[in-house]
Amino acid sequence: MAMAQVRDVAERAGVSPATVSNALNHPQRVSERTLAKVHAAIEELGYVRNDAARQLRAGFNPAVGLIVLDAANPYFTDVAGGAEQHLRDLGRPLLLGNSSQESDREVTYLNLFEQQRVAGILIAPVGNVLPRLRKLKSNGIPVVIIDRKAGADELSSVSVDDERGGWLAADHLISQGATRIAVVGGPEGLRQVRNRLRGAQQRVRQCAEAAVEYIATSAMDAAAGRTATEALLSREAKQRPDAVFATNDLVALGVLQVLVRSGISVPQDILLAGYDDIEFAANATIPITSIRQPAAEMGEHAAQLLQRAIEDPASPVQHTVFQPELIIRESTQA
Amino acid sequence: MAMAQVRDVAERAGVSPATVSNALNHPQRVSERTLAKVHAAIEELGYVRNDAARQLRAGFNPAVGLIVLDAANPYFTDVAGGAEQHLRDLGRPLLLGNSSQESDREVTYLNLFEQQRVAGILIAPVGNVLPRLRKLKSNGIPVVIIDRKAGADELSSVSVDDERGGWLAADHLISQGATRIAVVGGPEGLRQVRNRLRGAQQRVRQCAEAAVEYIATSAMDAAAGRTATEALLSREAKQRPDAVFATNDLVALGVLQVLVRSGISVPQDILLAGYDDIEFAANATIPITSIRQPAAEMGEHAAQLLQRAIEDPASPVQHTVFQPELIIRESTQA
DNA sequence: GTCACTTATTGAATCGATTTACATCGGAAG
DNA sequence: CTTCCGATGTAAATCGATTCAATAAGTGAC
Repeated sequence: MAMAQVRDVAERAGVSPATVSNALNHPQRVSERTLAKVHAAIEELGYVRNDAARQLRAGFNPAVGLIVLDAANPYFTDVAGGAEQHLRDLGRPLLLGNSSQESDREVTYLNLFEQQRVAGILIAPVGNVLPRLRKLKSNGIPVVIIDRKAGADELSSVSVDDERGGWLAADHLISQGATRIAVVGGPEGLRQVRNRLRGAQQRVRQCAEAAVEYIATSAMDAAAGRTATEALLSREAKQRPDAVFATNDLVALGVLQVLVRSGISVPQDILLAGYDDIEFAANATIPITSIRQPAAEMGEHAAQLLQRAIEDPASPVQHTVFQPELIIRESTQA
Repeated sequence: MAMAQVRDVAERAGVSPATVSNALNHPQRVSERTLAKVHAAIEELGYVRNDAARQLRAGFNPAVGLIVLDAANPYFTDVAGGAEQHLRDLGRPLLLGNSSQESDREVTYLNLFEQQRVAGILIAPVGNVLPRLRKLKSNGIPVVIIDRKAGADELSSVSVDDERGGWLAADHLISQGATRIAVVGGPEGLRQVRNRLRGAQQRVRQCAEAAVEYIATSAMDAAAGRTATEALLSREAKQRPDAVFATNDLVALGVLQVLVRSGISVPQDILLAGYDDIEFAANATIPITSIRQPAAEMGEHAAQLLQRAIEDPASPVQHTVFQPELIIRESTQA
C-alpha cells in the first residue's frame, strides 16, 4: 500500500490539494468546516507529510546538526541534552553525529549535514575543519563551535575557561595543605590538558612552598591513572607528591583505585582532585573533588547563539567563555 | 550567494544536467573526459547535492532511525555504537533520538522519522507504542525492537536474557559462600528488574541453605543504592545479608560506597555483584563483579535484522535473545 | 441593485535531482 | 555507400508539497 499523499487527502475531503496544504500550514486561512473535513480525511487515510518534498519546496530544513567528540562521554551527553532541549522548544529537530575523535567521521557528518541543508551546525571539532566550517558559513549555514575558542575567527564559539579550572583545583589543593602537586593525565598535545596544567602552574607560582610536576599519559582513562599512580608509588616516600590533580575524572578514578589498594588513605595521606564532575566522581567510594563544567548550559547557549545566527545571518560573531566551578568532596577534605 | 545546483554545474562543464547526474550516480555511463570536466566543475563551484530533492525523486531515504531510552546510559551508547558501525558500512546514516524515557518524546521522534520516510527504525520502546510500530511496519517501514521481547508479535526483536543474568549472579554468589542474598534496586514494575530477580530466586531455590530477599528502590541510581544499604546496615548483625546483588552497576556503586564507609570490607564481610558491566564497575575502588550484556553486538545484530527486513519486506520476523556473561572481579573474590 | 472589499478556495507553477526514452555520432560490417 | 550498433549525451517528465495569482463567494454600505 503506497502512502497517502496530499492529493488523496484532498480528494477524500472534497477539496483541492492547495487547501489541504493551507489547512496544515496556515490554518487561519481555512474555514472551520473544511479544516475539520481535512483533518478527518488525514486521520482516516493515516496521511503523513513527506518531509523531503516539503523541504524541497520550502527551500530549507529546520533541523540543526550537532557533532560531538565522544557520545559516551557524560560531558557531551549533557551538552547535547542542553542543546536538544532548547532546539526542541524552537521546533528544530537535532541531528546528532558522533565523530569518535576521528577526523574522517567528522567530515562524513559535515557532508551529510550540508547535503541535508540543515539550518545550522554545532560542532566540537576534531581535525582541522576550520576552513571547511568557514566555507559552510559563507554558504549560509551558520556554525557554532563548542569547547574550543575559535580565536579571532569569524565563527562563534562556546567554551570553558580550562585555565581557570586548573587554577581552582590547585588553589583548593594548596589551601588544604598541598605542597607537591602532581598533575596527572593526558597527552600534552591536548589543548584542554595544556590549559588545565597551565592554570595549576600559575597558581603554584604564587606560592613559595608549593611545586607542580606533570605526569603525561597517552590516554585519559582509568588505566592511565592507574599506571601513572603506580609509577608515583614506586618512588621512595620523600619523592612522592602529597596531592594529585587528575586532568579528568576517569583518570582520577584510576588514581584512587591504586592509592586505596596500596593502603594510602585519601585525603589523609594524599589529596585527590579530578575534572569534569561526572556522575561517577560523586559516587566513587571516596567521593572525588572535581571541577564542574556547565555542560548543559553550554549546549543550551550554543543553541541560542546558533538560532540567532540563523534568524539574522548578519548577527555578530560571539565568543562565550563559561567559568568552571569547584565541587569539594571527601577526597580533599576529611 | 545561492548554492550551486546541477544546472550550474552542467553549464560550467558544458554538458546537460542529465549528464551531471549520470556522472554522479552512474559514472560508467559517462566518458572519461566528461567525467573529469564534471568533477572539475563541481569542485570549482563547491557543488553539494540537495538531499531533499534527491530523496524526493528517488522515493526513499537510506537513513535509519534509532530511539534509545537514555542517551547518557553507557549501555545504550554501546548499542548505538554497534548499530551505527554496521549501518555505516551499509552506507546508511543513523538518526539518533533520545526518548529520555518520556513517552511523548518517543512519539515525537517516531513522527519525525516517519515524515522523513526513513528506511527503517530501531527502538527501545518506553510507552505503549506497539500499535504504532505495527502500523509503521504495515506502511512499509520495518521496525526492530531492542531490549524487549515483543512476544508473539509481528515485530522482530533483539533482547538479553535477564533471567539468566540473575541466575548467573546468584549462582556465583552462592559458589562464593553466600547464604543470604539481598537483591537491591529498581521499582519492581520494571521488567528487567523482575526478570533479574526471578532468575536469582530460581537459582536460590535449588540450594537449601540459601535465601533471597528483595529490597525495592524507586530509582536505579547510586543514591538508591546508598539508601537501601543504610537500611540494611541499621539491622542487627544477624539480620544482615552476606551478599548483595544490585540490579545495575550504578546501584552497586552506591552500595559499595556505604559499605566501605561503614568499615565493612568487600568481599570479606559482604559480597557484591552488579549488572550491566559499565566501565565504572571495573574502575571502582574495589572492582565490582558484574553481568555484562553484549550491547554493541546487540546493536549490530539489530541493524542486521533491520537491513534484512528493508531488503526483503517479506522476510520472517525474528527474535534474537543474547546471553549475558558473568565478569568476576574483586568484589566477590579475595 | 451595484460597487467595494474581505474571506475561501483553487489551478498551475515551482523547488532540485533523477530517469526514461530518444537523438546523435563514429566507426565496423556488409 | 549504406546499414546497424554501441557509446554518449540530452530534452522533458517526474517525485510530493507548497505558494502565487486569480477566481468565487459573501457582506455591507450606499
